[in-house]
Amino acid sequence: MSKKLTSRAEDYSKWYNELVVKADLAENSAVRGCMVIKPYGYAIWEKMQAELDRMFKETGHQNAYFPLFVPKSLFEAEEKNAEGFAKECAVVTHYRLQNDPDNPGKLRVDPKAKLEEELVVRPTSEAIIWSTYKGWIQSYRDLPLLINQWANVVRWEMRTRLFLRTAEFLWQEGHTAHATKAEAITEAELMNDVYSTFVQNFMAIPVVKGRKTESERFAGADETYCIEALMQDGKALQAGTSHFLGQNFAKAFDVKFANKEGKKDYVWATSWGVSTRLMGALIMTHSDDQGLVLPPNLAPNQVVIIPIYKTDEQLEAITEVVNGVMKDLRAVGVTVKFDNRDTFRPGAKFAQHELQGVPLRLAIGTRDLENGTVELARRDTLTKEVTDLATITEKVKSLLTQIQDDLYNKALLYRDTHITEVNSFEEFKEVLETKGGFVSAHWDGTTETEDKIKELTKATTRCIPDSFEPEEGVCVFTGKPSKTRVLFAKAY
RNA sequence: CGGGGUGUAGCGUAGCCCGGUUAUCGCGCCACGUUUGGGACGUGGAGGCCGCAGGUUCGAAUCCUGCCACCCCGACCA
Repeated sequence: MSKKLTSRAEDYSKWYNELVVKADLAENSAVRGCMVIKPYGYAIWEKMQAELDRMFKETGHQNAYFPLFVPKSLFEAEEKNAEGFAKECAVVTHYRLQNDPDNPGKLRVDPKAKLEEELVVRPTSEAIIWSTYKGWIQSYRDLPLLINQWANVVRWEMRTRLFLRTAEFLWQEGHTAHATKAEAITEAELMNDVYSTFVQNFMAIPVVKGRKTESERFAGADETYCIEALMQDGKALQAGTSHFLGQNFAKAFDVKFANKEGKKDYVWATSWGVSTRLMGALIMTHSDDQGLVLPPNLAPNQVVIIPIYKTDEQLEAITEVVNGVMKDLRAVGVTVKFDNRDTFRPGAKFAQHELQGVPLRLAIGTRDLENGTVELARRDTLTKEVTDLATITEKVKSLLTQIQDDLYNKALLYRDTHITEVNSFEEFKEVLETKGGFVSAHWDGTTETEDKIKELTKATTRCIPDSFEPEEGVCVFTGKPSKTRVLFAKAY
């Protein structure tokens, strides 16, 4: 394995794959399209989970867990949802293996152990959850029902990429039930706001918040809210979605409640989710040709300390000082790791921690002990300075905040300079091909036009941003009247 | 599922067209020594059913047949 990472300019997609593997985040597994998330990658995911989980609970949700398998009859109940996912479902048809009489030492599926009803491995859990909700909801007093689950789902994708699209992925899916349409819409919007806040404030990734066009909606939804992020190669990435499901699932699974007047009505539903795909967004937003760049909020170790020494006595003296520094840093909530492995030289450690995106690096050598100093290096800017050891705790603390802000602002600047308004199809194509990013254009509102534009340019509508005011115009493709601009982009 | 390609040590590879000593090289790994403020160096060493099965041949990584897996390009996609 070569030491250098392929540069982004050379081959963006190769850069991404190498980075994921070399930074020890994940690797491909023996199972086609499925990845192994390695401890370092999983630690980052756990940080995301912890914060999201906190935010969900703060907004009144509770966690629960529903089965991996969905009986086919339940799965097909909501037609649009079933149709939308049918092409990518893994299906369990048997429940037993046996010794293969024709191949000693091999197993085969026992033909007699065929399931009477096939089980679909969940690509999403609306079906199993709504079939359960039917038993939980009788009265308006049972509402709202605000549930989230952390789970794995399987979508048999043709082409997969680590974190961005894998056959199995981890996610959370919220599924809520409400007495009124307005309340459900408010919930769907609220959760899209939660996602937007989380991704922007915690992950330092700017997003465009908006609604999907009809053709890009979740299968079975009446409205899909989303957050869209922009990667460094100019492609958009859907970072999270929140759906207003109307009464579609309530009707499919016959979930009714008695309102205060004693009248029966179907409940109103939402669902919302973010996945390990956010790891991909994280990587592609901040990282550079030296490797991963982690915002301090997501770094498993915010600070790494590297001793520089020749003799055991020197290491001992350094360790004593480092122990004090670590104690002080931990006291103010900073996570810190002392990399005192004697099997690697300092240069190798520098390179490794850079590759793994540790936000701050402290190097302490014998020289520093004499001078009361420490070398402080920032991962995001790759700058180094020698600073006073006595005030290092405050310095680190404020730098971590600074880095978090700087990363966001840098990404925001990139994003904002890559939203381009166009008023003709020529311009549309020109911008997509030369500059990339989001193209803000008038569109006649039809799926046919979206399809044609996609066919010609590979760009799809990403969303109708909340921030866009109604504006009279004409569709860049058909010239028909349009009431608002939408964002188009090539997407992951 | 259509078109193209590749399987050789943990990873990346040479050799294959044109069959012939002990299968090449680099990284990584192990041991010892010297090193340690930006990816150390030297010496020695371990590691291979050459994707699987069959065939041709005195002899197969190399030729033939079948199978399997993976990758790339399309249709699909959080």
